[in-house]
Amino acid sequence: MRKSKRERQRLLQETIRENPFITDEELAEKFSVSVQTIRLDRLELAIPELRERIKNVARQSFADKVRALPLEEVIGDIIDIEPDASAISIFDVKEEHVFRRTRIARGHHLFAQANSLAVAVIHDELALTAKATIRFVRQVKEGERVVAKAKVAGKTAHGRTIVEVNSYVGQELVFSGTFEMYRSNIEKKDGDSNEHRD
Amino acid sequence: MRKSKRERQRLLQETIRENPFITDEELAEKFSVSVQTIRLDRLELAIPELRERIKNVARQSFADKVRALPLEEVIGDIIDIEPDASAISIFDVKEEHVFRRTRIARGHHLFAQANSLAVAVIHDELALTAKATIRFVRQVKEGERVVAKAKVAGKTAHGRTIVEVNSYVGQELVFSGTFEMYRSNIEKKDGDSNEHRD
DNA sequence: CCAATTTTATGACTAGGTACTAAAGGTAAT
DNA sequence: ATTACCTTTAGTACCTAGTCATAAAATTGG
Repeated sequence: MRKSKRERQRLLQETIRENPFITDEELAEKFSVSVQTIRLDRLELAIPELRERIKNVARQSFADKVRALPLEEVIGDIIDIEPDASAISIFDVKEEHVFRRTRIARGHHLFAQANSLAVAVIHDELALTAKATIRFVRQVKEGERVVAKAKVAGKTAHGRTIVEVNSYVGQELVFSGTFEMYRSNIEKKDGDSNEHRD
Repeated sequence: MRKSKRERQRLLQETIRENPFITDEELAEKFSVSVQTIRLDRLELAIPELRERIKNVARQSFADKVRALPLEEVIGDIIDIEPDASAISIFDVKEEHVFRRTRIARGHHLFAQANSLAVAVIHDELALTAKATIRFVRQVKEGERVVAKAKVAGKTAHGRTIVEVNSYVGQELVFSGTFEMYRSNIEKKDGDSNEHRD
C-alpha cells in the first residue's frame, strides 16, 4: 500500500538526509510514485535538487578542510608574541572539545593550547617539548574562552628553556604548566639530543 | 600574452586543484582561450568535469564524517582494559599529527593518548586529570605506532588516583607520564572538588 | 612556405533538473 | 450524483555543464 503524502514526505526527508546522492528517479521508484510527485514533494519541503545538495556537501567539507589542518598546527589563536620572552593565545571551547555528558573541556585541549604556545614563544626552527608538569586548576566548560599566557622563565643546565604557561577564563586561573623545551639552536652551553618533542 | 599549451595545462591543474568548483567557461576566460580548448586540456590531463569533481569532494567528506568526531572522544584505540588496574591503547601517527617540516609528532597528541587512557582506566562516571608530569623521551615520527600502557599506581592523601602511563614504539620508550586523577566516587577518604580536568 | 600542431566552431546528445500547464484520480461534503 | 478540492501524473519547453565527433581556422616549427 502506498503511504499517505505526509508519511511519504517525512520518509523522503529522512532518506535524502542520510543519502544526499539519490536522484528523483530513484526516489520515485523507492516510494512507488511518479518523478513529478517527488519533485512536488521536494518543492514543498524546500529540498534542493541533487546537484545542489552535492555541492552543499562538497562546500562544507571544503570549508572544514581549510580550518581543519591549519587549526591543528597551532591550537588557539596567538594574539601577541615577543619571541623568547612571552606570548598570549586565546582558545574558545566548543562542542568538539568537551565531554558529551559533562560539557567539561577535555584536558588535552588545554594542554595543546599551552603546549602550542610554549613551542611558538621559542624563537627557533625546531622547538620540542621535553618535559612538562601541569595542573588543571578548575574545569573549563563549553562556551568559555581560555586565555593562555606564556613566559620564558629561564634555562636549565642542559640548555633547555623553561616556559611557564598560565591559562585563565576571565580572572580565574584554570590551568598552569611548566614546560621544559628542547631547541636546536642553543646560544650558549650544549645540549644533547634525546628527550624532546613538539 | 597567452601562455604556451604546456604552461597553461600546468596552471589549469593547479587552479582546479585549489578550486574544484570552477567551470570550463570561467577557466576559458581566465586563460583567454575557448571553452573547447579547456575541454581538450581536461581530456588530456584526465581531469573530470565540474559535476564529477564536486561529487568526489562530497563523497570524500561524507566518508570522513564517520570517523571525524568519534575519533576525538578517545585518542587511540583501547585494546585492553582492566578497570582501576591497567589499560593499553594504540595510536598510529599520521600526517595530521606531525609538524609539516620535521614529520615529528606534536607532543599534545601523545599527551592526548596517554591522558585518554588514564581517564579510561579509572572505573568512574567522572574522571578528570588534576595534575600531570610528563616526559617526551624521544621523538615519534609519522607512520610509527605508539602503544600506551597505563597502570594505576596508588592514591594520594586527597583521594586522587595516580596513573602511570608509558608509551612505546616497538621496544623503545617514547613517552612517560604520571597522572593524578580526580574521581567523583571515592571509595574511602574524602577529596575536595577543585583542581581537576579530564 | 608547407605541414603539423593547436585552437576554435558547430551540431547532436546527455543527466538531472526547473517551471508551467493540463489532465486525471480519489475523497468528502452538499 | 454532483460539485469541489486535493493529489498525482503527464507533457512541454528550457536550463546548465557538460560529452563526443567532425571540420575549419589559426598558429607554429622546420
